Amino acid sequence: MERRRGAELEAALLDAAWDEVLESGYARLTMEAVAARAHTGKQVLYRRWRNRAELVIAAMRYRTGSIIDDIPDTGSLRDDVLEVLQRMTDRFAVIGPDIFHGLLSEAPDLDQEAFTGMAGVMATIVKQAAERGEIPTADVPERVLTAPTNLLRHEMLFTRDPVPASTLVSLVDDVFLPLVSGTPPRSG
Amino acid sequence: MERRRGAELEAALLDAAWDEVLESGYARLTMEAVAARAHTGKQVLYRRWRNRAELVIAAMRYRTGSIIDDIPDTGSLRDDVLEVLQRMTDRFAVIGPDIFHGLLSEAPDLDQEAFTGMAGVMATIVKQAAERGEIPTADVPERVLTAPTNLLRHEMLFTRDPVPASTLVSLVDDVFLPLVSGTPPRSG
DNA sequence: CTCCTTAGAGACGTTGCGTCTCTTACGGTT
DNA sequence: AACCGTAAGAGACGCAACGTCTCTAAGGAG
Repeated sequence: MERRRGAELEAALLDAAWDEVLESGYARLTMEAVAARAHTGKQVLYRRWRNRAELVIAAMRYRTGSIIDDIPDTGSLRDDVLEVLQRMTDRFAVIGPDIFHGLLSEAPDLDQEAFTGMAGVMATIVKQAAERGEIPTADVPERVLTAPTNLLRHEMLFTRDPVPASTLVSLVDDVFLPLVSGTPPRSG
Repeated sequence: MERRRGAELEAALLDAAWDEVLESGYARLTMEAVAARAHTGKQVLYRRWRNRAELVIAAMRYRTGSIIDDIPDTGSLRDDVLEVLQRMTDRFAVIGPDIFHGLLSEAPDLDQEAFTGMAGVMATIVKQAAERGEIPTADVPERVLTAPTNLLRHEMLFTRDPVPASTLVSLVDDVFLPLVSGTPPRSG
């Protein structure tokens, strides 16, 4: 019997975990099934990850990579933001709502990283736009900066259906652009 | 042995369920524990609710009531919105993050109601403000209308700590008011 | 007073967790 | 080339909680 080791084995485990997630969903995923699919024992899993949540998070990272790596620079603020939102949507389409929910309930600090990371991406995009003279200033409140991505994340969590492109457009045109372009009147 | 019936028994069951939720959290709540605390058998629970999620939702409704019943009317748009957000925050403080997460993962359509309900509340508040002449028009995009409550809900879901008052103020002053007061410049 | 619903109690089979144990393949060391 | 330690592959195990089922008897309806 060929016995797998190191990176090869690890990859097989993560592949098995992810396939299992896609097939059964997060809620119905069992460690037994993952082990069986990977043709190995449960101990091999528990030697690497302490529980279901950690395993699935690792599998997700392994399969889908990170969004915050490269920042769009199309020359248009509107298109840049739409691009970011589109990438989030695509990623979510792969992951699916129940996995999202399930992970959040068991591993609350997970998305903290991708969460705060998005603020940085948006800040860069806005800075680029300000340098092009597209908007008056890059000095935008954090709350405004994160509004589109946060609202999209909220949308993905609460509606079961895939988020349509029109929602992304609405987020940008009805909420984000009015807040950063021109000088939105302040109340206080 | 006194045997409880009808509303009295139901109330005892829901009380027991909620106390158990507060004590153990949603994830660690067991039907056995609820039954034991209510001094009854599991069958009495399963006769009324099909599973844990349904039971806890019922208990939550029973204990916390609804937010969308009465709509604030302080005479100031800013105060009205802050009041709504404050009520959401208070409610969440009672419920707690893990219950929120747990319920969402098992009963995804739950909050749909409170969710769409908030849009109506905000619409009324904005209409009141427009009639007072506080803002130019009550014709505000749905997306803008729901932005504050959705962003707050997002905040409650992703940060474990209680939401501070400053966040509510920021949501209103940095995002909502700029969008509804004056004529925010449109891009399309 | 009788009857019918259902409360209260707990046994039961099942599932999946996480731990433990055992054998044995493999890669590094001497 | 022989040896040895680590970890793979496999599965048994005890435990917890699920949801179902069964039984007895309380107490309201007639």
